[in-house]
Amino acid sequence: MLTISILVNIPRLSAAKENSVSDPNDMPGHLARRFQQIAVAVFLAEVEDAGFDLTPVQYAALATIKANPGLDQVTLAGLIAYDRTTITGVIDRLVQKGLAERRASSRDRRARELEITDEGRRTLRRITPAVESAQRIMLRGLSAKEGEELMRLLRKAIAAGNDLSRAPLRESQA
Amino acid sequence: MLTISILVNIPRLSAAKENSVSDPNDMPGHLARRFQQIAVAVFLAEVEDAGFDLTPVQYAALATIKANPGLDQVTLAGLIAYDRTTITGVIDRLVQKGLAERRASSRDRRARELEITDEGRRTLRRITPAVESAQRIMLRGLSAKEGEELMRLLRKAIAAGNDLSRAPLRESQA
DNA sequence: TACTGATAGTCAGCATACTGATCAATATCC
DNA sequence: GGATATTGATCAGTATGCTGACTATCAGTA
Repeated sequence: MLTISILVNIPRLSAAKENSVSDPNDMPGHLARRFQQIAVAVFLAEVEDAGFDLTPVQYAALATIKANPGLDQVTLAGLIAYDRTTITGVIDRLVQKGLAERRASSRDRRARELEITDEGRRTLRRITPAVESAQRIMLRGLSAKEGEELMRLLRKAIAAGNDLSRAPLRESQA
Repeated sequence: MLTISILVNIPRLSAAKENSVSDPNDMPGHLARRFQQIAVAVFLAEVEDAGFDLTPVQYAALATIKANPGLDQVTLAGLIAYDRTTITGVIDRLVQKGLAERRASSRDRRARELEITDEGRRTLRRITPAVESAQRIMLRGLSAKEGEELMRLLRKAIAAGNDLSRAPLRESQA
């Protein structure tokens, strides 16, 4: 008896799906955010399980510094498509953790040359399995072929939209 | 003549691509971040061009409040897969802009019931073309079929990884 | 009814990310 | 050579997002 009135008062929370012309939850933008949210969580969990404390950006920056010793911050930002103002803080933390060094450039006194330290190299080497495991986990709902196709489509969409964000990818000029 | 020595001194910035076993720039996690970065930039640009000041989260929250009047913050967070601590700030700003209201719940004194205001409703209605335009733009590099396939794969990967982030999607219980 | 556990919301703290500004140094142009 | 523009780095300010903790409240139970 009481049960009836209670049931009647429950708001119909699924109304969005039926009423809205376009469900915000099914828009490309929302799917992009959600997938990235999961990707970051998986990355951090795998890396922490391996005994390290490194964020996705920090990993990308460190790997890029190792591959391009002595590069400056703007170039680094372009190579991994981050805003240069974000990179400032990321490098701060890599330096503070002893994984990278920031030196004044002799050629351009405005610029800082970035180097990876021995500990940074060691960290990078030992963290790789966790990073690769994370990539597998975030695609675990897809077959190998579907995973490849997802990556192909993302690459294509990203290439077409590269200049739409403040921090586009800048290919190296070598 | 001078040209020769200059060319020789240019660092080989593309070394990453050839040396690394796995290019960080081509990992699923990086592609996810990059696509989302573009999606957010496009959303904000389109919305601003239309004369509004609303972020993607704010839009999603407002649309969900409109579709589910009187819902509480935890339920809202679950419906759009955001952490409840993030939602606190988002609602703060929606309230401050006069687009939503936060009322004490009569049934549960811990909870806040959320309502959209008339101005919120008006904003939502007038902003819709910009939001939809943004979704098209972020997929502009893909054919219609490819866009559909990308969304299908994202949905599938997200469904499989739903519980891997702190803020999983919680379907309504209606 | 008192105890225990769970839940709604908030907060402090941290790390992305962005906009827009500033400063120092370099490039460019007349 | 000197004015002008550009560039590398940083900073202030704002908004996501997260972790972990805390308070107030509610729910279930002994």
